[in-house]
Amino acid sequence: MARTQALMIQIATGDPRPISKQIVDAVRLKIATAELEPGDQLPSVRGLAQQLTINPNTVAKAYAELTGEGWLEARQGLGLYVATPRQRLSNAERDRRLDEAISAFVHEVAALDYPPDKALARLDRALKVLAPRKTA
Amino acid sequence: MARTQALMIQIATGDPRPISKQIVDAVRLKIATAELEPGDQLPSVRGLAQQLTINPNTVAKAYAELTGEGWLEARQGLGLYVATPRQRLSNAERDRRLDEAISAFVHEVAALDYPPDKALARLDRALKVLAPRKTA
DNA sequence: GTACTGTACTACTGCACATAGTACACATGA
DNA sequence: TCATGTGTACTATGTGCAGTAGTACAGTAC
Repeated sequence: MARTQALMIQIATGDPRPISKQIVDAVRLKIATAELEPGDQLPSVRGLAQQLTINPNTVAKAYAELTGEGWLEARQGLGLYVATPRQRLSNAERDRRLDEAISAFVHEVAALDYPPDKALARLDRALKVLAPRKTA
Repeated sequence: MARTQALMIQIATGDPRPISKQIVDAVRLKIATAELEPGDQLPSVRGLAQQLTINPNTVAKAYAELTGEGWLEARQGLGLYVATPRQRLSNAERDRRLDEAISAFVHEVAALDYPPDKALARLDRALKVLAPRKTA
């Protein structure tokens, strides 16, 4: 269902992540959860910047990263649209980055001295929001 | 088994994490995996700095964080030792930080478009290195 | 005393991030 | 044609953090 999205994004000042990364994560998650679908149009660079009261350059940077990764595609003079799914990274690169994410999570669980089985159970539930995507 | 540890730590220049955080993570993980046990002595600030060819201040900063979190205890003029396990954070704080870690992991899995069930399986195996600790 | 330990400062450099402002090419519609 | 809105590119500036460098002080052991 191609349509223009209001794209409700929350920017948290307390969030340790850079603003641009917060936007990137939010958009990617909305695509992964099928809240945004291929063909949907995103808010303009200047529009989203005004909505979030941040600098347009920051939004442009986030959009550029998403475009480079293949999540969005730009149509000059028109706007940005959610791209059709495709394989963006090699399997080796995906495995390597997942290893990093796993390592970071294990470190955090160790730091918190959190029971591993309980942490795993909570993560299991959290992963359920991700909708299966068919990759072209 | 209280003993002095050589503490083989690898500092990766390509690692996006700050050096001090790499040290903190490494020491915490060694304690979590029981490679370091309560009473074990750690290398001196200057000694480890020389071994890793980094600034002593960076090591001191890492040690200070570990001491503040309760993983180590300092004995003035003597050195730093692995502390006996104790509850360091409130349950609410632990839950909050685990939520953050879970959120970060879910974001990464979504970014990689990685099959959630496979990611969970790999994480399950990775968590097995953590030894159960009795918290005082 | 000497030689270790941890700890506490200040100063400086480099880098990432966000902001600010400007400019250009393209598409649309009046 | 012209105005408007779109993405994109570029330079400049300020801020905060990480890391380095150097110095100093207090406690412990021999």
